[in-house]
Amino acid sequence: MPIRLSSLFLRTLREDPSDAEVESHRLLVRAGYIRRAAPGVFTWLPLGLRVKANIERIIREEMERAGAQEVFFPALLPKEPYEATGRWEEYGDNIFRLQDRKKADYLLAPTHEEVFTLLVKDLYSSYKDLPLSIYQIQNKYRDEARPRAGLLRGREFVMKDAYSFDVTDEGLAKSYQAQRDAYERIFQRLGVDYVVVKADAGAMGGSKSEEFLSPSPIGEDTFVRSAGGFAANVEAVSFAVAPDVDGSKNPAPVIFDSPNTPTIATLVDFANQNHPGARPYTAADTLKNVVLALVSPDGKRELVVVGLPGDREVDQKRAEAFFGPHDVEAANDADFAKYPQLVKGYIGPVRAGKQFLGKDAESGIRYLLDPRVAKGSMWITGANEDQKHVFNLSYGRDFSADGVADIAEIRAGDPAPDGSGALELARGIEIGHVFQLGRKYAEALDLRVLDENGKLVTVTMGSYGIGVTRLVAVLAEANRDDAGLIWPEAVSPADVHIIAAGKDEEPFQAAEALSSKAETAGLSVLLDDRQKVSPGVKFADAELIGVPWVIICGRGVSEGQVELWNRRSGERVQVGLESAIEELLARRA
RNA sequence: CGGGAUGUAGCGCAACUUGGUAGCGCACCUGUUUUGGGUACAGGGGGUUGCAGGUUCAAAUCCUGUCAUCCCGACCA
Repeated sequence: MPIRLSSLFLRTLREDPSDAEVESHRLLVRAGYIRRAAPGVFTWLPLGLRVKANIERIIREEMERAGAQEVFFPALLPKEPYEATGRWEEYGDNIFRLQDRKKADYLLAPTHEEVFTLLVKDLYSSYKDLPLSIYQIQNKYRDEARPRAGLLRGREFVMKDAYSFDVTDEGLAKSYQAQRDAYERIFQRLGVDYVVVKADAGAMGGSKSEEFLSPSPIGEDTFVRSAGGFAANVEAVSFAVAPDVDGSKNPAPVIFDSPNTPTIATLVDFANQNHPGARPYTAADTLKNVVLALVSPDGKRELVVVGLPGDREVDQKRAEAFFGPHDVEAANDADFAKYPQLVKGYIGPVRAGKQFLGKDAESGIRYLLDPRVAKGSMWITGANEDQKHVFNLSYGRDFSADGVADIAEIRAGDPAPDGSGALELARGIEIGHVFQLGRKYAEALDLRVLDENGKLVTVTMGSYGIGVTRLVAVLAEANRDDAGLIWPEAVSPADVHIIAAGKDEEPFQAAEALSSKAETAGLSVLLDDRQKVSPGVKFADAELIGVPWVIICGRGVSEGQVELWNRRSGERVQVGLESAIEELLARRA
């Protein structure tokens, strides 16, 4: 049966909802796909539900093709499994917690690694049972500090999460690849633009991880890519240490009074005015030493100093990824009070000719260097005395470091780490993420099976997610114009939108007839059979709702003509009433 | 959590400065009209003005508190 607009539970809005900032949110609400129920929580109306169901259907088909079996866990779970892996605490305020009448703790699951692992442990105990891939499409809950952008970052959202279980690393690599391939097929079928980028495994632990990002200016993730094919989330880019340079002719270090030069800019000006070198100094000739506080998960605070070229800033996200699981904060006044030797604005690796920064040096503070700092390179940097800087300080000769910290911001034009060209930066929305988790969860929950020698071995796992409801928003965001949505054929709430325009009987009869014919041909139909609604309103609603093909039964019907309208291109052609469905089928992708 | 803004009909807004008991547009209902681009006209229903106190003869309006929502940032498998 067609969906009849005369009785469909739908009310389109002529005005924009005031709380919708991003276009996808605005249009999905205006066109009657979703309604906000609470911050970051949405109700799905019939049209929205159909789009969501179409996405889910494609995912199910491809999961099945990849050999994954569907299961369904509760969203409401007891805390115990999450305590076993430490995530009950780790998640902090980000999970919804609740208690039953006996005061037992529960949570609304933010993700399901634990219970999947436990279920496999319950049922399987032999290598013969593996490999296994299982998945579900489920609501997830996260108490986001700030939900935003409608469906893009909600507190309740639908996710497809799959998990693979293997005995060997090779098996895991294969399972991972199968999911990764499925993801490519899914996103291609959905018609969503995406890039696969190397990702930071982060809090999930594990070794290999890739993200599927849909490029969008409103994306929350920043990634880099090169013409030569390098692509990574900025958090996951790591640069090799710059090769040594010949420092044998470096002049000896010399300390100058440098009054009132607490910033890089003032220091560069001072150097060029008072101690000009062979060429003008730039910020890149200075070594900036940033004091960071690393806060471990159990709350312990440790200072670390990172030296990087003065023209670079620390990228907070890269720093968090690099130092994880520690949180990274700028050192505060209390930290400086504990280390009175640190002179703000004049910090450097060396004091009075002796190594000052470093675990085993005078200060006892760990000292790390940006990978761009090459052995043999010379720097202008702080002398650890108020209003004094040291020039010609040569790395390897005059000072050393405890290691590398690759946490500097990445700039457009920086060379890709694999030598594949200059990097460009772009923003994207994370629509999928694949992880090789390894044995972290299996170990924590003791998921072991007997191998062919009768020995217990720990299972290795992968975890694979797709943001289903987020995809609705991503697709809406990417497929629209000023008048409304324009769905890709694969997800549209209907295959064709048939409009009866006019007050006479004929257009309505023609629309009914075309509707049956379309359904016989296997097409789903949205039929605008509303009486006493002017054509203008019907056209405007059709544009807003965004079914990619529209057939208008109007004046021409008496001459046996209807109009076939391609919503995306705007093209409208007259076709015969009798052949309209054939014409449509021929033109559909 | 820091900064900013806003809470008045289903939605979008006005009235608040200068207190006098709530209005406009859309949507909805009735009638007439119109029917290829959100027709026109007439009539109508719908509100504890976020909540709680206070000031006052009188509070949407002034004061205090509180809650909520949105935006920017922080945070974010």
